Amino acid sequence: MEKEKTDKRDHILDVAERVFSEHGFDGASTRLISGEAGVNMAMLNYYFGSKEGLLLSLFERRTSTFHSLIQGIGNNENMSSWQKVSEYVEAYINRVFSNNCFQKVVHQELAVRRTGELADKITDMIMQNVIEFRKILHEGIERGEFKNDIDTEMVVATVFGVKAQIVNASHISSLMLGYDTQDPQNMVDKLKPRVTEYLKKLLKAYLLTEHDNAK
Amino acid sequence: MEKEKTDKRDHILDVAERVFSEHGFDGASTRLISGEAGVNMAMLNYYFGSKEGLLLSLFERRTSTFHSLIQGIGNNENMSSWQKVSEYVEAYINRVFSNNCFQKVVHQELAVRRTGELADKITDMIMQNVIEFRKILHEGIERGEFKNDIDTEMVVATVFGVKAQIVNASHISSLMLGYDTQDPQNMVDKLKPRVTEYLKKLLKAYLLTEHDNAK
DNA sequence: ATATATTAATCAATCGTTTGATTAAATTTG
DNA sequence: CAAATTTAATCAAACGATTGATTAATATAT
Repeated sequence: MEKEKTDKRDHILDVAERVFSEHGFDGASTRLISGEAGVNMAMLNYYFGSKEGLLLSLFERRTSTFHSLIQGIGNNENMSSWQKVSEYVEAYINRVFSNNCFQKVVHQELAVRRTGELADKITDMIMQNVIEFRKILHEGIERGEFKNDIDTEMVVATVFGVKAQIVNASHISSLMLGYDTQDPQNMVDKLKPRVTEYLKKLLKAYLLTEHDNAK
Repeated sequence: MEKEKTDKRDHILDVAERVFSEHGFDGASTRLISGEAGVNMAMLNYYFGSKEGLLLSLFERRTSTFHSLIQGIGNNENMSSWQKVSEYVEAYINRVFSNNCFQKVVHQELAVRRTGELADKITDMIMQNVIEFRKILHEGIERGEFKNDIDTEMVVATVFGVKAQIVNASHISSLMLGYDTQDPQNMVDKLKPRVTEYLKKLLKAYLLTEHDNAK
């Protein structure tokens, strides 16, 4: 009967992640979270100290196994800059689709004015991603592989923005695309490959020099 | 001394728009809103019935003078499809930058699961925009002006997404771009022209056929 | 038996909303 | 026009409900 060896603490984090993503931090009460998780309300404070502590723990769990993922791509010596961009997009979309509840929470926290430890943590997390991606783009310019008048910051914003529009505003994207973009089956079979392919084509058209592009 | 002829009701809406955009709907208390607006708390319910009614009134004010703006571009007979896209981007970015507080509120409401009249209103508002833009893109494909393998829905998501990433996640964009993207001066002088120019170049590279592109 | 985990009950604070009274403005009446 | 009456606007105070958090007691496990 030991169906799960996952800690109860982890179970709470899973549920909290989903509830936060659906109602937002302020909209999700501790009673709702504990109720959905099937645990006593006091357990939240027992494990995480406070509601904000719960949100903080939620972030720490995800960010712990994240850095090395992207880091490796940029430092690879045997790849062209375009290959790096392509790999980066692939890895980024992969990560987004593998835990989209967490992505929604991040997205919501970015949209409101917050201060404190958590806000700094989120900022750091995003900015490391930004810097790493931008480095690849600058390298591509120096190598002459990319056009030299590209707006690197905007390119970064494009990848993040398209992802946010599709994954985070799921109600709209479902109507736009004609199927439930929240359904896990659709996400893997239809949405994920479509977004990945589109982003690659889009960036290829914008980034590459005419010479490379015509090949 | 008649500095403002704006109704007090309108003043409350202005303040509420800002406070909602900063704290989110659930995070903004009626006490905070009424306090910032310098009016008694009961005035909110007197004018708008409820907190949700306030949010609703806020949306109705903005959507009333919105439809005709975009509508005219798509139906213009004397413009090429690319000109239409270009004009659309210009008009869209213009609108976004002219009332970015409202845009933030919309953005936040899209990110949480809500039901009821307001949710439907927001969905309608966005989808009308989506449909109108998509129509232009399809027309461009039929005319042979655009590539025939472009992903029209993703193109729409790109324009919306880039805007959201820059305007709504202002904390990140400020760090990325190196200046305060909330400062009205910067918005008009730097941010707005930069986003507009970038989106045009990006879409031009992706949409146009090689023939048109090489001109 | 000691430490850890879990519970029901309760806390003060804050939430959105309502109330009843008061003032200002507009309308009706004489 | 002036007095009387109605309507609209505004306020301080309080409402019940819900919030996040804490307690003290109990159960479980080592």
